[in-house]
Amino acid sequence: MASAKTDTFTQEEQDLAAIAKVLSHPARIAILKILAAQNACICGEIVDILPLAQSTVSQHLKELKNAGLIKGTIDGPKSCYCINCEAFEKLHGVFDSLFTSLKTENATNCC
Amino acid sequence: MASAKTDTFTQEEQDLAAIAKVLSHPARIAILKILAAQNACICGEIVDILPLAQSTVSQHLKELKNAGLIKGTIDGPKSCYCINCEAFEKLHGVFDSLFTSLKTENATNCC
DNA sequence: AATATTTATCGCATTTGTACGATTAATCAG
DNA sequence: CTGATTAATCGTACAAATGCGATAAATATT
Repeated sequence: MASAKTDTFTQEEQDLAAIAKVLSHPARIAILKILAAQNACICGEIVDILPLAQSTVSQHLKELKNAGLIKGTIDGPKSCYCINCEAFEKLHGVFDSLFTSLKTENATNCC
Repeated sequence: MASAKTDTFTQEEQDLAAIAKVLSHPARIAILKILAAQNACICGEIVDILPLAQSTVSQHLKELKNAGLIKGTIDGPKSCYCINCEAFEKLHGVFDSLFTSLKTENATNCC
């Protein structure tokens, strides 16, 4: 075998893909926008807005929280979620450098 | 029914999610990086680098092309792909404004 | 023309994601 | 304490994504 095949993908590639996966569903984008638009945190209000069952919304919230994109606190019988600003500041930088490196125009670009 | 449930998600939410989905696999991130790193376009060379079968790589390339992220031309029996710079310039802006709007710090952020 | 090379596509198996109803657990109101 | 509200979890059904070998189509080489 003289090939240069990698055994796996790099950690950076896996991390980027994992974050993109979290953002790859309209419901999760919508939830993030709702949270960002509200000054205060919301909870079951999201269920009232989105065309999804309560259990499904709860599942999406869990994924967003697991990815660190939102924070959640328990407020009595209710759950309160909000945007994790620090996470998005970091993310912003990560995606910025990804796109910057990808869009570098080469004179030898063949297509 | 007094609820404000939306019937569907907005076009913007769907578009963003669709782009994120294309970026949500390590192999596709890796392919984009390979294409960006090479001055000239490549083709089956990608198969030699990645730990995936030829048919699988071809499938990922197809998705990237369908999404408009890469361009492809036929060069004899070989296929030649390269980054679509204009697409990434546009994407860069889209994600930039998404992250900017999401990370806006609110004083009333509760978590 | 015959053979080799390259890549796209097909068919299939397996895994992962999505959605929902039902249930559970926790808190609140009376 | 009882019943109502809220949200997480469980189980299940279905859809979509992933990966691969086999095959087909196109071009190059001899």
